[in-house]
Amino acid sequence: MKINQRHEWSLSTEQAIAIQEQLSGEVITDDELKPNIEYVAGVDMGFEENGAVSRAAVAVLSYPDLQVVETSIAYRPTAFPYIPGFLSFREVPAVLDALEKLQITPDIILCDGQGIAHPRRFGIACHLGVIVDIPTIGVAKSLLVGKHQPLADVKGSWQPLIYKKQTVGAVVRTRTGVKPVYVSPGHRISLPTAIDYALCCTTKYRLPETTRIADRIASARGEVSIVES
DNA sequence: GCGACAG
DNA sequence: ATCTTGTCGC
Repeated sequence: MKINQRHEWSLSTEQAIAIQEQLSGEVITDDELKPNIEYVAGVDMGFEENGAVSRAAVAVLSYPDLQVVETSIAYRPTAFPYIPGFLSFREVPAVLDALEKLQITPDIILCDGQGIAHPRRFGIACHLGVIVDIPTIGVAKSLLVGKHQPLADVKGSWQPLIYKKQTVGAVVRTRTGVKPVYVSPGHRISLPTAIDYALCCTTKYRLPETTRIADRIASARGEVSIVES
């Protein structure tokens, strides 16, 4: 797919904040999805050479049957450190490289990290979504900001995630008895719909299949194929 | 000033 | 994220 860059990536944190504040004004948290969703994608990031090289893997699955239809991997020098609140500046460049290689344009992208559940309402899912102009959902494994009420242990239960008196996402139990995930709108999607897709893309494990498949193909890079068991 | 802090 | 085996528990 074709990607239109919106800004430079070699930035100071001050410049990064300015970009977050500017682009956050473009985030849409209403449903602006295609009438019928055919493809959902997941991204996985990894680092090599002691963090000097970033690796992004994308998996595109059919929806709702969740079968892998395309994958891609991209590598590039890591140009930004990991700083809570600025994850997108470290990971998005390589993700864009991987997305650019795709033949299929995903209808929704599930990201590893927060959407609007962010100090400036502009987590990695928002940043990626605004740049590629595709609906995105943030599905994080841990909390960045916000508080919530106790969550029931049953799969499918959720509680709103509140930050500064506002609902910025939800804590969602994707598997009974397992640690919950944090779901928030990235771009062009509402919270209820984001929760819905996050759950529909999650079958047997805590994380969405999209993310898990991307992780699987990334780890299998350059290795001799092994018979599954 | 003192903690908290996605991956 | 990454370094890493076996082990505790449902």
